[in-house]
Amino acid sequence: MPKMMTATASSYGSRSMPSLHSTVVFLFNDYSALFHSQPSNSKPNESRNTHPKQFGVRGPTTVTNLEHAFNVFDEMLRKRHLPSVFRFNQILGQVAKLKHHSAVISMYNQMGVSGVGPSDCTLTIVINCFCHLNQMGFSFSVLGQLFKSGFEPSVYTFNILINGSLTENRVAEAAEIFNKMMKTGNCKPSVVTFGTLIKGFYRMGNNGAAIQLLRKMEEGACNPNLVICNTIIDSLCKDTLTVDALNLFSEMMSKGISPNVITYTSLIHGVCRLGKWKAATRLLNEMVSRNIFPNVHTFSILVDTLCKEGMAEEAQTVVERMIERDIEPNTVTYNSLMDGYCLRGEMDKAKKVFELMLCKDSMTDVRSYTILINGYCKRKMMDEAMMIFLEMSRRGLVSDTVAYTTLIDGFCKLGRIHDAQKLFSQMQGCGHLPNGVTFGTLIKGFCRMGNNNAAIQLLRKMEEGACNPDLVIYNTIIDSLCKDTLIVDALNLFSEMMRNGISPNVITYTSLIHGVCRLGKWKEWKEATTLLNEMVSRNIFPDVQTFNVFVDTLCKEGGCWGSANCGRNDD
DNA sequence: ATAGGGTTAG
Repeated sequence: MPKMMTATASSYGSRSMPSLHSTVVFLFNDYSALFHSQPSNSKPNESRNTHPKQFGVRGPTTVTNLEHAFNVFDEMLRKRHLPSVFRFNQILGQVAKLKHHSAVISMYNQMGVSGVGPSDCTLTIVINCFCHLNQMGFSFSVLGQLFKSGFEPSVYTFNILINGSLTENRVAEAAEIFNKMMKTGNCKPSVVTFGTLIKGFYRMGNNGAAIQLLRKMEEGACNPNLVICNTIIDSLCKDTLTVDALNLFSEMMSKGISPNVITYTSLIHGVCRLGKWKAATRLLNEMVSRNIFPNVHTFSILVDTLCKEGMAEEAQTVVERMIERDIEPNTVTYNSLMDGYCLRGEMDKAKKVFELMLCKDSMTDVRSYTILINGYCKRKMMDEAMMIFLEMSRRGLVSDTVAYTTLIDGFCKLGRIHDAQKLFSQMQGCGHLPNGVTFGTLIKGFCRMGNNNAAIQLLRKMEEGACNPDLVIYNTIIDSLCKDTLIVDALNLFSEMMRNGISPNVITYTSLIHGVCRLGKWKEWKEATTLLNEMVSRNIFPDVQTFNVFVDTLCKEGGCWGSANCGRNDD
């Protein structure tokens, strides 16, 4: 291991959850002066409006929401002398920033009808919106229009297209654009281009390509900056390659790139995911000693970590300290806290947090409702869960696939498969496509009822749609078939799964081993050990549950270990 | 161009 510039990598290994909590609290006590010295949020729009205005040219209209934007837009179209395209671009750009991408498209279409010719900037905004709507086909046809109108795409345009292509796994197209940029002289890839490619590679799970690109940058193609490093560090952390992330962190500092709050927040999240509380504590202390202050993102991660460890009460004290120090907890922070109470089954406390959020204006979102619904479902309180579900639409929030799936799971676990099916069709009626998890949940519901045929029917229905069954789905059905001692069917599905390019994991093999062991004959016992050898040869290693199956079987069979009976008797 | 929260399997 290369020598570390910081203490972080050496402290990587110890666990002490309560100490993480006390450090967080300690930070508030000892560094309160530092927290107060943080600059308050500047308001660029206000300052812009105070600038002297040129005669006859109004400053850009700032739109606050979609309704406002449409009002301004319609008013512009009604004018006898249509405003210039630049004023339209300002509105479209802001609506795009508010993430109302389809609204931008419809505005663009209206501009066409009213005879407002688009500029290159208009077309780039539209391309970006189609990318966000996962409609790259349209993005590319707008690009064609841009060429036809005699415009040149800018680095922005190319970066947007690369990002969109990678999001849709259209790697070849992204590579083509990148190569075109490398060749043509006037539009060289920028550091943003590299950042986009690196992020795309990580999202596709291609860490090697991302690191390669970083090295290429270092060779002189383009200097990596803090954002590039943050992107890679965060991706490594999400991949639980936290040691690599910490090494890159040291490397980056030795090259004179100073970390910021995003760097530390990613690293803290990374070590927290692995339960390395002591490393998290060190990082927190280290960042503050460098005058880098934890913000609402950082604290939200700490709140979430405490909650996931069952320390919701302690998380609540962190939230209280945040408020005291003017770091306003937001929807994400409260959602984490609420989930923490739900996890402990303390629904009254969870509901209290929820009501607190309702008091503060528009603080709840679909996730808040889903968390509470999930809490009630896990406690088998379906009436309460349904009440929250209905209240969500009363408040004008549209429940999404996850919310529906959560309720479906609740009903399935209580054996109320008809209620689950009703929701399953209802969600589709509302235009929410079931995803893999939804199918998996309902499939598990049928399996639980012993209805393997219905489960397999749903599997086929998934395949007909664009929704490919994943490992979880196959594992669910394989396990269910094994429980019904339908080993041949289970093994057939197992081969089918591998033909579809999905590799088994320890759960798949444990289900199959359990299945053959249940038959309880010597021949099957041999088959079980064959499966065990097979999984190990694939580098899949048995865990506690796998061994439990073997131990259980040996104990029931007696004899296999001679006179020893593992201290357990069935009779 | 970079960081935080909700649903499925032995």
